[in-house]
Amino acid sequence: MTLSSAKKMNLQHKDFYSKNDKIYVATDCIIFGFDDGDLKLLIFKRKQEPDAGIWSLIGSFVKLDEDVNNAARRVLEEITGLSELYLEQSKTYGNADRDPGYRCLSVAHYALIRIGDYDKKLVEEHGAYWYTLKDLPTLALDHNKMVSDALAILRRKARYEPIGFELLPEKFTIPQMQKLYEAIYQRELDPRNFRKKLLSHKVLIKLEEKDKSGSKRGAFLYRFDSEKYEELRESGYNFEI
Amino acid sequence: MTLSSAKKMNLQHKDFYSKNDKIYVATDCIIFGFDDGDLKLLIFKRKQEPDAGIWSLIGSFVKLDEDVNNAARRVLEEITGLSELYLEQSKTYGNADRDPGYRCLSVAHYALIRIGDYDKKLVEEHGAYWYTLKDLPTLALDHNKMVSDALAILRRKARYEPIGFELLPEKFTIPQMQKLYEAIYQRELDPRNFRKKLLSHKVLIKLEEKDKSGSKRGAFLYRFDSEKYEELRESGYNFEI
DNA sequence: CCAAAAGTGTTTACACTACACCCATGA
DNA sequence: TCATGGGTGTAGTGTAAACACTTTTGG
Repeated sequence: MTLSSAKKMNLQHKDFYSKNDKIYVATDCIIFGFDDGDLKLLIFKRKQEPDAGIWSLIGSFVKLDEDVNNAARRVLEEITGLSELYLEQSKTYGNADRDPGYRCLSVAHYALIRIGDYDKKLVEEHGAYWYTLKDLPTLALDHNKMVSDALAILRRKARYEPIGFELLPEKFTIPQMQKLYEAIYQRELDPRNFRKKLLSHKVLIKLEEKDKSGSKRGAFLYRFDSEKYEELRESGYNFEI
Repeated sequence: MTLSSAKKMNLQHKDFYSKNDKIYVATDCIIFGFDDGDLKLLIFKRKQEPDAGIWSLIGSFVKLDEDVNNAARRVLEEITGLSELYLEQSKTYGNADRDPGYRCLSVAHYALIRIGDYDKKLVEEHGAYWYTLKDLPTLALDHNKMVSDALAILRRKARYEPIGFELLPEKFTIPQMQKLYEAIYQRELDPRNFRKKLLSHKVLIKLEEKDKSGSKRGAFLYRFDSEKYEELRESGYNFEI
């Protein structure tokens, strides 16, 4: 422990637990992005032994004076340059033998980020790469399991909470959103039904502009009305798609 | 670290992470039970300083050579004498200042147990007590938050998985099950609709016997057909109530 | 015989599904 | 002008919700 850590924690007092074991605590981040019709994952080449050079999630040890979720935020900011992003704890991996490097517990977090909305230089400096989920390589340690668990959580969540907006640009079209959901659930959806249900929640603001990147005709852009959504949510409304 | 710990982990090799901080890791158990129409929680008087004597969840430190989920099982068995029970990880609490005793992370687990199905002596020896959820006292550290988080998870889960059976005796009546769901959701349910939906899954076996404790007429007892449920589940069926 | 809980069916509204065609535009 | 994706409406079906009375039996 560093001196500054001790000061921040105000650890003048006794360590009441000193007869027990201490363990390394890490956090690993499952970073989802969406681009080009595909759900992607940001991974990089592990620098730390053991398994250095292997594709891996991005993670870090938790410092003695650091909240676990802040450790995850720190990692994400270091890599992407983004300080405000959607981040949730997913699950904790605590088997004694999960890390051959030493006993180390990992509190996994998953993040949703808009691809292109981050500092590309930072990402490149870290040897990071956006992999399409479908052809993800074998990752270090138990990271593949972390990804599949997080994906299951994402799927469940996407059904009941408007997290899709975290993965699309601020202005997006209905067909884009549909493609996102199709990527998350790996199945096709009916465009009429999808549009109907999405708009039925009345939390989208239709803009004048069109996005012509997807077709000659162009599709109207929308914005998510987060104030209205918060209102609805507080009065017991349940987003569902 | 004890010698036996070192042997079990086979830690002949280098500690690759030695320049990082280590942290105490604990697990705390949110133990739900159901009795007398009420959802209850098993808590006890904390023995460890700080906060010794305060009502608290049951927990323990995780040993260096111990899986986190096994630590939770160990705690539950020590208290209740039950080795086989429904146990799930709920959430990890990792704020730097959450425990004034020292930096300590807690991986919370929740368990569902049938009240009366455990060794009462063991429980009494530990100064434990079944508290009705509604009038739960203030608990040590962040344990009240742990309880409310776990309750939220339980509610979500009860809707889509047949966890009700974990909280009732092996033989139970439909009205008992309804009371359980009413306790979980804190609202009244229509007995006709509830019965219809519950039986529609075809995973209950109606017995000849009646339970007369609840009324003069008596209610038929049922058993959960877990083999059939597993079959259904494997072929993609989704329990929902 | 009566209080108290168990058990039973039907109707209604709403939400989900399936499904096919026209529109706008750039090349 | 045509190829491409955007956008629209409706009928049918199944599921959830609302709702009231009869049955049983111990006291």
